[in-house]
Amino acid sequence: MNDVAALAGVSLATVSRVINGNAAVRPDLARRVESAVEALGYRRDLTASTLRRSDRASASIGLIIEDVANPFFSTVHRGVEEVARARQVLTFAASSDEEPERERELAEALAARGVDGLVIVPCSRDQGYLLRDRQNGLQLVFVDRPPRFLDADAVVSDSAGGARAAVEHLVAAGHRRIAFLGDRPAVFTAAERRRGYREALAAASIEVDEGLERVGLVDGDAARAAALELLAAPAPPTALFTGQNLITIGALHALRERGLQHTVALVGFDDIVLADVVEPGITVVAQDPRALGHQAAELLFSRLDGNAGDSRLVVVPTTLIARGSGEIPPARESAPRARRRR
Amino acid sequence: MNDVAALAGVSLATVSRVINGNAAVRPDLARRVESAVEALGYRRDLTASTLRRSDRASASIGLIIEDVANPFFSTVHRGVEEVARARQVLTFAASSDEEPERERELAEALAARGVDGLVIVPCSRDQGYLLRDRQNGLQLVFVDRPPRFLDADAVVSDSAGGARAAVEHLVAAGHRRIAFLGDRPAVFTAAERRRGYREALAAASIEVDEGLERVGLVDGDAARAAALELLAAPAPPTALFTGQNLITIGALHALRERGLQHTVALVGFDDIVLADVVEPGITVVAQDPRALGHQAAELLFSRLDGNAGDSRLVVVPTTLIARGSGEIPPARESAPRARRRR
DNA sequence: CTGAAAGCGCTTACAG
DNA sequence: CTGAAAGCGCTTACAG
Repeated sequence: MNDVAALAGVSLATVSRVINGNAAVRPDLARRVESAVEALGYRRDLTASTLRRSDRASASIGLIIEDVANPFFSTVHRGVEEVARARQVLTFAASSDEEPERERELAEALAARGVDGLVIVPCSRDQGYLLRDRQNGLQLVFVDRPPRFLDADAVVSDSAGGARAAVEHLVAAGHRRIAFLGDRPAVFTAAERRRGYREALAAASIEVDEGLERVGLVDGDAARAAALELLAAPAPPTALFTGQNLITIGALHALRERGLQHTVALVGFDDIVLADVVEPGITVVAQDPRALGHQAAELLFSRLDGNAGDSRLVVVPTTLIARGSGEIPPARESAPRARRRR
Repeated sequence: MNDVAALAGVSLATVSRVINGNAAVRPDLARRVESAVEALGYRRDLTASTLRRSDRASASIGLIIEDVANPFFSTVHRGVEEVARARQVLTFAASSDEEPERERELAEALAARGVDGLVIVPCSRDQGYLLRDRQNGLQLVFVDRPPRFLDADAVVSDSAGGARAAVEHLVAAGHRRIAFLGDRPAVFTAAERRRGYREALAAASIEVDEGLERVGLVDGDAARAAALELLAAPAPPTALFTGQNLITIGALHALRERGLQHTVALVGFDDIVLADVVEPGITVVAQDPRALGHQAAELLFSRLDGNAGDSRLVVVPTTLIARGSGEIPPARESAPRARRRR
């Protein structure tokens, strides 16, 4: 910038004014500055600008999700990016891999890099560690799961409601032995989906059978193994309700391996690619991950714009999409051994 | 930092030395600084640090891909992130949406934010605009496609080789009317895959029939429409070779709609989720997007570490995975009208 | 080993 | 409208 000022024969302040376009500058001087910029190939250093300017805005935000390569979260990412893009804001994206320690390291590393705000899928037990950064002006919005021990905005799917809808759908098809395959109960969405599952069973006067619940499934392989075990049990479920995309995929593999994909019903939480091409089509409770990202980013920017109202919790509805797998009726019980009186 | 120095009763310089841990400081002073940091909840401003330090390293890089939500690119992203993470480097990620103007805007916006390097999936005709930034010390590595009009490192898949393998596989199954469905020819990988397709046809003495080539397919819908058109033609192809993941998915939808998934063979470039659950399983030429990301990031960091050798082009091999769809033999020609003499 | 001082590249009151 | 000067939060020669 010094070089530009020297070449244009003006002061540093004038160069800054021309580049920022926020103060009136005599047209001829402005032109001289512009041609000096051109001639020297000058690029403004935005970080230095941020450091000095009064609002300290860096035009960058951070996004912490479970895994940038998980289709659900990468679509949330896309949603955030689209809103940020409209404001010329760039996004740091990072994967916490569901590790609390890593979430915290990432949040602090992002704060240290001067981002204006953070959109976080929280996985730690307590986000209180962010208080300090918020006092330094960092804005926070949580997505997919609400924060804990911190009062902040959040955007989540209606997990319990979606799960109830899934189970009601299976009950309506005649099922009573419905298994639940879920992620670790410490994950908010996994807990909520199990809650919805149990509520729907209760509403249908079906007793909860903990033997039909498999939780702590962290990936597709774990889900496949759990599903194989359930299907091989003496009194196997006639339907599966799977708590998220990777679990659904794992369960599909298990069903295929046992040749049961046309026999055992399946409803998955999260829509997945090719769900309509597989046979039977996979009935899902679809979330709208892009909308989650959009709304989270909108909330963040409204805070950055100065909106200081109470924290908000936005709940995005889910949609049940029937494609076949969820409409399979219960198989005749194959010589069911009486495991429970009733 | 001033507050910390004041509370600890030391100079700014000493605080800086303790925090950076790169110079010896008397243990008692160090302890005083540490407790002051703790008491005040001090967080270092890394951007100010970057501005002043001699190497100007920001410990952040930028990644420009076609779409953060495309499974292929999001896995490349993951690969880059994993390598960056090991070095405590954070990654800005952004989608160019295959728009040259946007690629350029993003690259400049990232450079303005002081990133140490850029990993780019180039889509513009000419990356010469980056020369200026590179002279300012920005390191550049290209991934998925080589740069144009700029000498720089690149990591790409063996597109032509993979395409040849795909077509040879179909030829071996007896096919001679093999369609190619590809992205815009301006996209390097799309052009390379068509080249491989044509080379394999030539090697099998099959004349290229341009009526069997559909290019410029920018998404799944376009691919579906193109496939439907091909399948409805008077002399339809007996096999399809699809040039990337979204096109494969579009073609699958078309085959399903016509009930031809067990009749017309299909080999897709890129592996996709559930490819092994669909019936028939989808034969693909798998890339290794994570490895692409890993290698690109490794190359970038080696440059940042001072490696100044000649530009390198790393070619990552592809793997044909036979799952069923690619092994379907040609259907008896259904009253083929003679369209061409021969 | 420690501190006073200069300065990274920029913006912004403050005079003029 | 313009420029000289201070200063954002840091690091780093330079003396001591």
